Amino acid sequence: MTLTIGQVADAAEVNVQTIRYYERRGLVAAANRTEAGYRQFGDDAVTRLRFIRHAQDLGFSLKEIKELLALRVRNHSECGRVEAKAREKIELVARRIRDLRRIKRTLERLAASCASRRATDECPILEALEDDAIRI
Amino acid sequence: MTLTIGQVADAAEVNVQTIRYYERRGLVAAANRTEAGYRQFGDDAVTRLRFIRHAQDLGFSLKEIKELLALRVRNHSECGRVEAKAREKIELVARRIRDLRRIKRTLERLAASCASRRATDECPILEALEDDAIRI
DNA sequence: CTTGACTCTATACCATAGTATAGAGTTTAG
DNA sequence: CTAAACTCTATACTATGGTATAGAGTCAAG
Repeated sequence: MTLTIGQVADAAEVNVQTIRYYERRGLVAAANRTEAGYRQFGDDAVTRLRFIRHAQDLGFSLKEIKELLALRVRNHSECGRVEAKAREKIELVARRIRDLRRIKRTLERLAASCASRRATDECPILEALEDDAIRI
Repeated sequence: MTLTIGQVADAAEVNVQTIRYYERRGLVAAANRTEAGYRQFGDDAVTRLRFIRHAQDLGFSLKEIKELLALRVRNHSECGRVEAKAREKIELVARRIRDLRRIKRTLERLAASCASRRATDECPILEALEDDAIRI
């Protein structure tokens, strides 16, 4: 029960070119070929594509996903190292959340400064952005 | 009191090529030239580069920064529209924070599932990522 | 048995925000 | 006056994650 690249693409809801691209990047195993050179996939290819999408949704890059997959192949899943990568990503996400919160506060402060401006003043947001004292 | 591109780059701590790139993209006014074709900048160029950096730090793309700058030029700062753009960005940042929090929770759940795994089990993180039921 | 749909490779292209390089000309310090 | 440092334009290249296209070959349905 083999699938063509188009059938896999439909099942996983990705582009045909994207599958070839993933194959080139080593995220999807190079499929067997028919005599005419057509790729022949199994169901596992669809599972793999789903894995990639879910990992992307969690903030992993294709490079990182490749590393995660390598941990599975080597030694029947080195779970501890997978967990470590997950925890690294958690730290990164936490940092990014903190950064965005600071950014949000600064933007709110700037937006509020517009309200207290007199009609003849320059735009306080634009003024503030020019100044190194802005400290985001 | 004119500055060469190199002096502006040093003062604003950006690359010389970056200034030329911004000029091409219309973020920095095309400078006057000497007879030999060298750009001549004023202090305002340094201020402008600082503006760009601060706005980038707040999450504005170069395209958006160009729009902000256009609001200044036209009609001596259309402050209301600047404020509107700031509030749009605040909304975007807030959404992004919510997304990242969901991602963080999912990652934490996955990492925790490693702790409760028995030695013979497959890595629960890798298993979960294959499953559409993951719901990030 | 032809036509349309599909697949193949290779290459180019999109956005984003730059950086690097080549090859030529200019300016400045010793 | 020469050599180093700087500037000029134009083009290519980086990373990221794909998408689009050209030109050729293959497969399936009517």
